[in-house]
Amino acid sequence: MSTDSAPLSQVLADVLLPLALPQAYSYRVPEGLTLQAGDYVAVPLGPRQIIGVVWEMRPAFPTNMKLRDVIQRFDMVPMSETHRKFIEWLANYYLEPAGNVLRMALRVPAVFEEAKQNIAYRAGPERPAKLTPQRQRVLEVATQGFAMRASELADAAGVGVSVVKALAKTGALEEVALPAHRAFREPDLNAGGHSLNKDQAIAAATLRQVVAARMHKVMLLDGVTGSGKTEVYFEAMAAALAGGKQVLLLLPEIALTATFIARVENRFGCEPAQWHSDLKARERERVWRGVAEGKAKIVVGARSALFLPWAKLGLIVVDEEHENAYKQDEGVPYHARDMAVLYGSVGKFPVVLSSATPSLESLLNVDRERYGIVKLKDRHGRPELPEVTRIDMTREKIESGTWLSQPLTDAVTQTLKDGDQALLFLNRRGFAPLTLCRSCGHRLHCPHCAAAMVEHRFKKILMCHHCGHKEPVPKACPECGTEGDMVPVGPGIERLAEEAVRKFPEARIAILSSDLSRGQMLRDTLRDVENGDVNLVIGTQLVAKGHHFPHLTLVGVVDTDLVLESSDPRAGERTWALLAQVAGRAGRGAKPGKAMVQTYVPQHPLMQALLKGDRDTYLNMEKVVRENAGLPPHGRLAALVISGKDASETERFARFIANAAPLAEGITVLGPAPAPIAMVRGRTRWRLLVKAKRDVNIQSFLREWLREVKPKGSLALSIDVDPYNFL
DNA sequence: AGCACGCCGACT
DNA sequence: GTCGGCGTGCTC
Repeated sequence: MSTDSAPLSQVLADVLLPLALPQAYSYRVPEGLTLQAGDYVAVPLGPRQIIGVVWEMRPAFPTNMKLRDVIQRFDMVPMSETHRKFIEWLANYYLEPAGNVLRMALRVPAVFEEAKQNIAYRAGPERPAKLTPQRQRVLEVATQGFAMRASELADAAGVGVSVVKALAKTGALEEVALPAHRAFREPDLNAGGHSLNKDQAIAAATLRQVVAARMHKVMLLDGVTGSGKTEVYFEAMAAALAGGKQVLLLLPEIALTATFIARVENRFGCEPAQWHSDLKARERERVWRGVAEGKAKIVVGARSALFLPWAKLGLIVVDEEHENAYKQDEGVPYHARDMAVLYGSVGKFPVVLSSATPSLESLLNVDRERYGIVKLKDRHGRPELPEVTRIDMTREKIESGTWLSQPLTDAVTQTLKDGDQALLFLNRRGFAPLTLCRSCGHRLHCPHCAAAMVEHRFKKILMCHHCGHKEPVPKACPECGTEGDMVPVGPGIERLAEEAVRKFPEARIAILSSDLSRGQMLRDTLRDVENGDVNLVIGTQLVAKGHHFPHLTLVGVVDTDLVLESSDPRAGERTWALLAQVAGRAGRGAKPGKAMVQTYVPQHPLMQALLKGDRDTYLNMEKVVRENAGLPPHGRLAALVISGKDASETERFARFIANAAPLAEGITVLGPAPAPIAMVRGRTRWRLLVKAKRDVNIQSFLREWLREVKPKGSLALSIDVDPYNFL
């Protein structure tokens, strides 16, 4: 070895830790340990030991810091450079410490724990000195078949586990290490190709070509429900798989149903890996490792699947790309669709966005020729939407405390009589959104938030939808003490269900609401709906998300106006997508469907467009409105929320931050104003909105501005780049 | 994220 | 006099 090269012991590893630290920390690499960028390592931090990722290797540098040693390297495929770059880019985009983003990629504790003993037994060379009848039987079973676990072997022989263990000691059985996890099967690209219609075939060929080019390119796959988008993007996936790449199919969590997984399985002849929040620890570990080792070729997952340690990702498909559920609001507030596109650009591979109601963002990118587009018409020649009827609620006489107009009630009755399935859609959880005292007018609101308490009658509680605070429903008014005068005001899904039970006593009803069923229970209910075991579905927006309800022929939208009233600039677009998706649930089976929409604003352009089934006119109008207001997708937004326990201190800090805003070309800072929900969890909230022209780098503006801003005490500042939910 | 350090209230 | 509340700051 030449004398001028640094001794190995002086090589340093910059390790990124899954903590909110501003940068990676440097550690010495002890003698005998060889590290490379991407390795997973354990390092000391203060009194603790933390698992992190070697971000880069570097020669020793002069420092008076006492550098500490890396403790160990984990025996795993290193995180790819692309994946590390992706994490870094995402962190920069959302002005988040890279460690916070890394944390999302390391949320698999089981991976770094000692592997559990997973031992099987087969017949060994020795004969036991004492051959009892029990031992005899165990050996018979063991000589016949494959290696089995102690418990399986004991079961098969009808003896206790101790017999097996004792035999193993004698050498009559020998231990075999089983693979820690069930292996992933190789997809069979020709397993179940559907015959595609002409439109589909053309679309599939286009996507295949894009994938084969192995370049970054975003394609919007735009086609109504029932046009066969899924089969088309399956072909894109097949093309990527044929090139030896891994494929990620992103879905909104709620759409990850057994039925959908079965479709993937039919097409590719093997069960895809799944990734969502209620996976068991062991399965989580299996998928994580499978992805890292490049063995899991197809992953169908919710947004967090982006952070799996991809080895050779070659395509991401984002289904239902318009879905707001892709935006994460807790922790690092990222948008999975946007980050899928970012990953594609970092990893130089194509991304397919699929939707029946594409977001304005994506449509604008098509207009600007940044994205390509592939359109699909309905394969049965049906119009985009089923026949939509509007029910003008300003003209309907309706008993107070009920929400179903006569025409809608009649239609449901008829549908049930015909043996078909109906869906009533109301985007409001709970029984009633407001409870007030008839005597004094007092409204029950959350003690910690500036929001009304929502009654949940099934659970017999009042709940705050912003902080989760719960309390019993009071018999007497807490303000004036009058008993029995508290009245629920307004509709909630439970109250609607009550009315439905009264009006349709013979119906088999399922209520689909995120707070009533989730996880497996929800999947089961969805299956009952798909099977037709249920004939009246009453649901919140959860029913709009890409489910296929073949028996459904009538959709009743109980109240559309709720979303339209919100302060969110995307309210119109969201309402459109929601209504179109909900209405689109109807008539996808053999029978045609229809949708009935109750509204108090029948003249609203959105209603007009919905009646005509005219998406493009409406969206174009919406585009113009946004353009004139400089709102997304024509301009960019960031929301700063300043919160704190003390009201006046919080306001002062918000004003201080606003005053510190530098002047910049193409950027306007609005506010501060009290946030739309001015108090959450006992913290006062003020909001600043940053509006930037599309071509302005809003991140560097924010970084420059907030560099010196340090919230003290209970004050906090959170930044939401590209906000979606205007809280 | 933890964990220690530090400065103010009610108690064995 | 201490025990302990959680605000503040640091960790290569």
